[in-house]
Amino acid sequence: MSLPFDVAAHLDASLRSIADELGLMARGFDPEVRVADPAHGDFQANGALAFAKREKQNPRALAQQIVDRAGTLQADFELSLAGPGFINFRLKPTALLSWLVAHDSEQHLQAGAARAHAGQTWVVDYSSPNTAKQMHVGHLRSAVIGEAICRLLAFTGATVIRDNHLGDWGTQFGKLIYAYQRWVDEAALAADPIEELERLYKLGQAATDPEKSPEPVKAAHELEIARAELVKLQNGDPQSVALWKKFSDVSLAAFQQIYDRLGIRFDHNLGESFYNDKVDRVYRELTETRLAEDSAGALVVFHDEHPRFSRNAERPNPFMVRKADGASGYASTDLATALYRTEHFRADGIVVVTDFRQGDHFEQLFLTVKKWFAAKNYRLPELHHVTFGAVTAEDGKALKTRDGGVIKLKALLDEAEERAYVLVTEKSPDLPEAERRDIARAVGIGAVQYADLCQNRSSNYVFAWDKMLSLDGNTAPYLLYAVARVRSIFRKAGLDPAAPPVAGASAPETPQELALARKLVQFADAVRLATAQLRPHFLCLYLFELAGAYSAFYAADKVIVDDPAVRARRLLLCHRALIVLETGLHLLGLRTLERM
RNA sequence: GCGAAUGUAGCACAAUGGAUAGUGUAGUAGCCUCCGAAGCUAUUGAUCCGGGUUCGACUCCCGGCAUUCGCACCA
Repeated sequence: MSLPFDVAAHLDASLRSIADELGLMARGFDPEVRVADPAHGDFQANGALAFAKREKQNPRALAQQIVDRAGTLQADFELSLAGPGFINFRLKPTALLSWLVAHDSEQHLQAGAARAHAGQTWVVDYSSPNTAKQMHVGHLRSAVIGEAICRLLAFTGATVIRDNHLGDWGTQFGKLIYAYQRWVDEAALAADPIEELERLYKLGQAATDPEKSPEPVKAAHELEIARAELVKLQNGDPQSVALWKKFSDVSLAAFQQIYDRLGIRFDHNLGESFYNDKVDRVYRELTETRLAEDSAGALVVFHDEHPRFSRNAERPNPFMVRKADGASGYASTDLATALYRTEHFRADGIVVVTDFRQGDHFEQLFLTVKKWFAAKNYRLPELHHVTFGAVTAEDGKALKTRDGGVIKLKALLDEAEERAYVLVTEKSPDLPEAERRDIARAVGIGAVQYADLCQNRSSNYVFAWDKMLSLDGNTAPYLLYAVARVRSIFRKAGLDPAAPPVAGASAPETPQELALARKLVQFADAVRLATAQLRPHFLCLYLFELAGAYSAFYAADKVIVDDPAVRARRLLLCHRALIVLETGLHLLGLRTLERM
């Protein structure tokens, strides 16, 4: 019998069964299986230590008892005891071979992984820019992290619904319509619509701001006019609605150009406007369940069990469901959104990917949703706010270019491709121009995506061109290069990488072969970790290490050799390294290359 | 004031309470007549401070310090 996809889970189940025979499970034994330092083995079980401590037993003796009963595992693993009671498991070369033989395609890897979220539906809300504004570098993280999370969830069996929760409603549209009617440059609007809308929005903003305007009285008057435009829009005035629709359409078209480059395609673009007619039910239900109350004319929710959201807090911070002027805010639309995703999409899980500054909002939102759904007896999905750190300039301040504007995402991606193109041309001058351009796209964009994904998302993030666009070290090009080198071997040998001649291959032998095989088997752990914590950097780390193991193998062990046994053995490793690297990179949202 | 996140080598990062804290970059010394040197091998260098819990702490708890951020009608 060959080893299953997730060897750690297999060990965990086996050890639980042994512990059960020993009567340990009833007393809360947990094997605590994890990937081990290669110096000790492939996996380790630490559970004996904590359990023995709790039960006042000798941990080493307990671990020995478990090992004594682990006869069935001896077929695949070398077991050993170490230190105070660690149980180490080292996969035998034959076991490595059986895993490699069984997992021979992206589909089979996926089949192995598709357990964690099988049968579940997850709605992922990410990117979510405001319409009528260009995306800047601050919008990158949500898009890139969100897409990777979507792919991880889908890979582990979920039906994923990608929802772009656009900021397409609110006070800014009154100002935009106001400015459009006065200053629109139709030629500019046709040439670069979003640029023109952004210009108009800034003009509208400036003309209606009494505090900053040199003529406060006039600005106050203009603000009234802009507000009247908003009221017209909200009341469904056909002309206003047509304008609003136009703004949304050109914005989405511009966003889609960015999304295409990042490999993102949303299933829905249900922005705030979509929930405009769904907030009344929120007001009604929160009022009738007595979760919401009047405070200074607004409808708010307090959470008295919470130190900061309690009405008794030093500076009360209520969840503002309806403003005193009767208008809805993002609390109400987000509540309506949570309900819609639960009822309409039948979501088992909802993930919202935004920066950490909205932490309080989502904490209040989730608290409110839990109470509201409980009171109405609605099914409650898993709710996750996936936060990430802010993108700042090198001085830690808000990000600006020299001329004062924010760096546009399009400009960043262009620069990334251009730098990659220079490098491709330098390294591979003989490739045709069109292919070099294509490679530069994959390398440049991939470098930007990977730079964002490879660090733990919760830290802040200092934007630096050179760091973002670095092409050395732990970067996308390093991983893509490893892929290209595997493919090059198959090309050189005249073999089809989709159907490698590896039947009858023997088990890995050299240190580099063994190290590579061991790394490949750990793919499941990387996927499990990244998915469980919704942190793609665990997968990045794994892929970087895998590429390293492959590169070391490549340098040490020649593949295309005369001895057919050695050749088949190494071709098997090459092929499995290829599919795991490509599967992993695709999970991160990167495109892989034949050559570069 | 209350709260959140972050603090690890010169710089940028990793470490699901586990064994000797890993990597990249920069530096140093090697490796292309041999499957792609965008690579490989070796090497220098670090847990903010003070307590505590634990067999074991970068990780958990308490108290400081520093940086960033959030706290009533913008989203």
